[in-house]
Amino acid sequence: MAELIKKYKRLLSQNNYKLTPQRNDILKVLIENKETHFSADRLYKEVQKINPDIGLATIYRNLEIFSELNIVHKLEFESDYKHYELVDMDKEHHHHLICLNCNKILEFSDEDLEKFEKRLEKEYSFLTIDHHIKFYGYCNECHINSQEG
Amino acid sequence: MAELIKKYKRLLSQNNYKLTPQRNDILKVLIENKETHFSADRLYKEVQKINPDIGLATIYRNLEIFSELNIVHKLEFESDYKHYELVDMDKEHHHHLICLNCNKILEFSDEDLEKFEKRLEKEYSFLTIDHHIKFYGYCNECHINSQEG
DNA sequence: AATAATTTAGAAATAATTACTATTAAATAT
DNA sequence: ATATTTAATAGTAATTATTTCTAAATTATT
Ligand SMILES: [Mn+2]
Ligand SMILES: [Mn+2]
Ligand SMILES: [Zn+2]
Ligand SMILES: [Zn+2]
Repeated sequence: MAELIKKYKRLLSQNNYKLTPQRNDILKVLIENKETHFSADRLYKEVQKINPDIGLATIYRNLEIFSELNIVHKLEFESDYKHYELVDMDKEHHHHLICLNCNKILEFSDEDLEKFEKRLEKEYSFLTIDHHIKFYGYCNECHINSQEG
Repeated sequence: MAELIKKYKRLLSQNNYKLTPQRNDILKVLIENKETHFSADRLYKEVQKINPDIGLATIYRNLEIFSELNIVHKLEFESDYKHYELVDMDKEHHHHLICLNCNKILEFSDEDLEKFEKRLEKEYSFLTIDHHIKFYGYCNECHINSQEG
């Protein structure tokens, strides 16, 4: 945790940003909730617990910066707000399966998609920078429980 | 065109919706611009050309209905508004390559992704209903033109 | 300590979408 | 055909996530 924060501090200052107390607090909450896909508002409320004076605009401003620096991923699910998750360096690049019933989010990594991406690049001479892949459907529990006979 | 409209009319009435003049005009514009990924507002302006009295709320209301009936696809690119495109029955299910420079949208069909999807379903016991796949990057022209030596 | 540059909190503005309301059009029954 | 019921519309108001603005506070620099 401490080392991780130092890493982020270095990354920030390399890009002429400072590690302010507010940024520190936001990062702390993100690190302690690696698995969570936060809305700006839920993150705001969580950070308020350790820093009651933080402003919502500060959350948005810094999520934007963190997103540029690839510290967080900005996710666009089919809701009317964005979600944010810490980029976990120990974990592979991953994508999401979103349950339409219970809203649970499963993750899968995409080694197979890499190949697909490579082929696409050739076929369309398209230089890929990023990709967003989402599957909507029903998770194990939800489609099992709906088979009530 | 005429037959296509009849098809939509049938589909609408099967779901207790009527083919109103407004719906007819919206569909007409969508059919005449198959390739276009409309914002609600651009569609509004286009429909106004043949029906100056149409209201923007009517556009939104019906895009929602058309989306339910799978007449249009609602697309969420990384912009702050949604895009809509007519579902072309003659074309395979497709996905998008979005150029970050010129905003051009290329399309690709996904027969290979089908296999991937099948495997995912098994691996996660996840029942897929829909999937959204987007690649962001630079199109042929844009990355060629940036190689100025 | 003085100066300059960043960053913040909080309020105000923005803008896409949705909800509301009174009116009109269409379908059905009489 | 006329009355009655229902669905759909235009136009406006409300909603809400996100952005922008501004004055004050913090941080870095001299
Ligand atoms: Mn995730
Ligand atoms: Mn398309
Ligand atoms: Zn579920
Ligand atoms: Zn391009």
